[in-house]
Order: sequence, then structure tokens, then C-alpha cells
Amino acid sequence: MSRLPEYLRALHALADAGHETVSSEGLANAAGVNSAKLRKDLSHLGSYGTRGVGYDVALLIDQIESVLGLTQCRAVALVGVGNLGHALAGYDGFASRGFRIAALLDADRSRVGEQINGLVVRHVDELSRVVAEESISIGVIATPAPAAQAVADELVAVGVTSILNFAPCVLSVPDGVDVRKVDLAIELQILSFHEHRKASLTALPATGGPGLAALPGGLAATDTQEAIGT
Amino acid sequence: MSRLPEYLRALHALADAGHETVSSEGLANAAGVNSAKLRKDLSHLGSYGTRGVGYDVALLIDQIESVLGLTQCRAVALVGVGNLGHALAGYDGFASRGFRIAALLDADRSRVGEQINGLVVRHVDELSRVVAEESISIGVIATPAPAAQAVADELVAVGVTSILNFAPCVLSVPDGVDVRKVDLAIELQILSFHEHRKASLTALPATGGPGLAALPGGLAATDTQEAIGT
DNA sequence: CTATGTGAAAGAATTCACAGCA
DNA sequence: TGCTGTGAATTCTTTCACATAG
Repeated sequence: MSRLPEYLRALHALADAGHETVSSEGLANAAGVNSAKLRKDLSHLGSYGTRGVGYDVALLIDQIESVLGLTQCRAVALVGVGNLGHALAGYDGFASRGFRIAALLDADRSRVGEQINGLVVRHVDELSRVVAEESISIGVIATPAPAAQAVADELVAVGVTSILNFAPCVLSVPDGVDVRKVDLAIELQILSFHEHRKASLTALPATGGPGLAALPGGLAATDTQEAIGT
Repeated sequence: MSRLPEYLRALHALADAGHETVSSEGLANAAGVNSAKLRKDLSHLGSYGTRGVGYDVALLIDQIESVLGLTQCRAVALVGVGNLGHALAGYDGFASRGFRIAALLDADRSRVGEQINGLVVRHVDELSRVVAEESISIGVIATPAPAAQAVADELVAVGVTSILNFAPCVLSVPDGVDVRKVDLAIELQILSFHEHRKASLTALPATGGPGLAALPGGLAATDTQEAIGT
């Protein structure tokens, strides 16, 4: 599950708060899921809690970190030092959670040489050298969309096999390379959908039953609700 | 589906490239899904393509925008003008996709008054006034984790019903309020898991069959693979 | 003949509910 | 008694495959 990292975050918070042990119910709350799901997820790890007691917080942290491969700090290359790239370069949430931004790169020579958070921006031509020097395994793309595919190709060419893509476009990569995409505008658009739905519903007070009125788009509200998950 | 925004992005790209019509296959490629899924999704919208031809790009854009509630530009309040908040405030991907950052707020008085991208940072005390003045429907939280719940409470109190949360913590909100979370470190951790898995597999050359060796964490590789989606 | 729209099949994910261990 | 771990039941999603409209 892609929920393990969320459990890990919750566990760290619990550990900081002094808990040595936690029930599936307690951890589930802290992670924002229900307890049955959490227990099922953890059981897939073969992780053992203690019946009648719960899970040992420190032990579970170790287990999950080992499964996620976070026992070593991973070096990351960030390509694209615009607005967003700048913020990512300065984001301390990475360092505290197992990652080290080991290189900043940009295609714009006017940005090369700039120093951000103790790191100098290098030209993207140096990618190959930097990846080797720093044993970089993960690339982050924060360029404009039109440049993203070319950057992805270069990352793959120099041996990077995991990419986090902030550019609003789909990347095509060979098998064996993993890509995750974060599109900030899409997140807002999903919220917009929910807003739109809520507005439509309150505008039609208490029309239960089958005759539920059509939305602006010409759709029954129930269909539309079904049409967008979460 | 939360895939409609992705289709919308792909459609805009196609429109910009001069396409007036597109097949389910073509749009599916541009959006990074398969065509059966795309057709099923669009059929839920009641959207009509033309058999033998495909979908009218402009028409489909209108339909999806209307379903997502993007026919009007939505005003957004951004709380927390640190590193990430700064980047979000300057991100032009919002404006071009139906959103207007209408207010920047921060609890830190030393930041109040600062101007970012033509907007002045205001103190979070003014939230109530600003939300009313600007008809804000969506709040974005880019504060440190410890402050996020309090900000969420305030947003809810002044009538915001959708929240995009960048702080690494779960928010509890009343029914009827939608929250989406983006946690950048979690995205990297998921990639780390994939890296870890790939490394383990190549380290054990061609050990097929049931005896597939254990990972560092003491798990069979197949179990672990099953344990994290996508 | 082409490509949509959609029942039906297959596959995942979630939830239920409880046996069994501490 | 309290809480985990897990089969069984349920629900949701994805894929298949084809009748049907243009």
C-alpha cells in the first residue's frame, strides 16, 4: 500500500508524544484510516502486534522503514529551479524524512551558479556526472511541462529509475522506471468539483427520490457523484 | 473519478495542438490511461462522442469543465507563506486552470505586509473578512504541521468547505467539508520503496519459483510488492 | 468499417465479524 | 477481557468483448 508512509508519519508523531505502544484503533486515527484497513495492511507486512495490547511503536517504525528502504538516506536530484523548484530545494520536510537533495540542476544558464540552501545550481549538462558522484537514485522534475519529457529521458539515460514529476504532463518511460505525478492544479480541480456538487445540492432543497434534479451540465446529481471518487 | 481533471488537461493540450476531434485511444494516451477506462469514465458523464469518429475536443472540454465547476474562476485563500506557500503564491499553473489566489495569510506578523506576485500578505486574523470579501470557497494550508489543525478550524469556521492540505498531518473537519492532502515527502517515500524493491530483485539474480529470497525486512519479495500499490 | 458505449467477467480493495492469543 | 490477525462477504474498479450507431 501507498499508505505505509502515512502510517510511518503517524508513528513518528506518536513516538514524539511519548507513546511506546499503540492500538490499531489509535494508529488508524492518527493516520486517518479505519482500523480494519490498518490491521490488514500491517498484516501484509507480516508485522506482529501483540493481541490485547497493540503495536510497539519503535519496532513498527523500524519495520516500515526497512520495507520502504529508508534505512539509508537517499540522494535526490532536483531538475528545474523555478518557483516550485526553489521551494522544494528549501523544504526541510525532505531531510527529516530520509532524503537529501544532492543536486540542483537547471537548463537556464542564467540560473546556474545561484546558491540555494547551501547548494549551487548546476547546468543540466552535468547531470550524468552528478548522478554518478552522488549515487542519486531518484529524480524530481519541477520544470515547465514542455521540458519535462526531455529531462525525464536524460534522467533515465543516466540511470535514474524513479521520478517524481511536478510538471503537468504525462511522461513516457521504459519499463522498470517508476514515475509518480503531483499536479497541484488537479488537486484544486477535484476540490472544485466537490464545491460545485455541494452548491448544486443546497440549491435544491430536500429533493429526495428519483426525480433528483439535473446539474448545470445536464447530469443527474447521483451520476456525477459517482463520476468522481474521493 | 478523480481522473476528469487529467482528461481535461490532455484535452487542452490537444486543442492547443490543433486537434478538433480525438478518439478514446488518442485521448487515453495523452492522459496516461487505457482507452476502456477512459470510455467508461466519459460514459458516466453521459457525454456523447460519435461512433466511428471520436470525441469533439472543444465540446468535451466544456462538458468536463461544467461538471468540475470550472466555468467560473474560483477564489482561493492561501494560509502559510513560508517556503512552499511562496512557491504556490507564484505558481502560474493555478491561474491558467481556473483558480485565482485571492488572499495570502500568515500568522507571523513579520511576514504581514510582504508583497508576493502583486498580493500583500495579511494577518490570519483577517481571514473572516477576506473570505467574505473575495467569495473564497477553497482554502490551501501551507503551514508547518503543528499549526495546520488550528488553521483548518478557522477556515471551517468562516465558511470554507474545501481544503487542500500540504502540511504533513491529518486534519479533522466536520462532515460536509472536503480535504485533500498532498505530502511531498510521502511521494518520495513511495518511490524509495520501489527503488528498494528493484535493488533487492537485481541483487538476487533469477531466483524464480517459490523460494524467492527474503528482503532485508524479513519479508518475501512478493508479499512486499503486494503490500504497496502503484 | 470504425470507434463508441456498455453489459458481463475478472480483479482489487474495503469492510465485516469473529476465532484465538495475551 | 481486549485487541490482533484473518477468512468471508461486500463493494468498487478495471478490463474484456461486442452489439450498435454513424
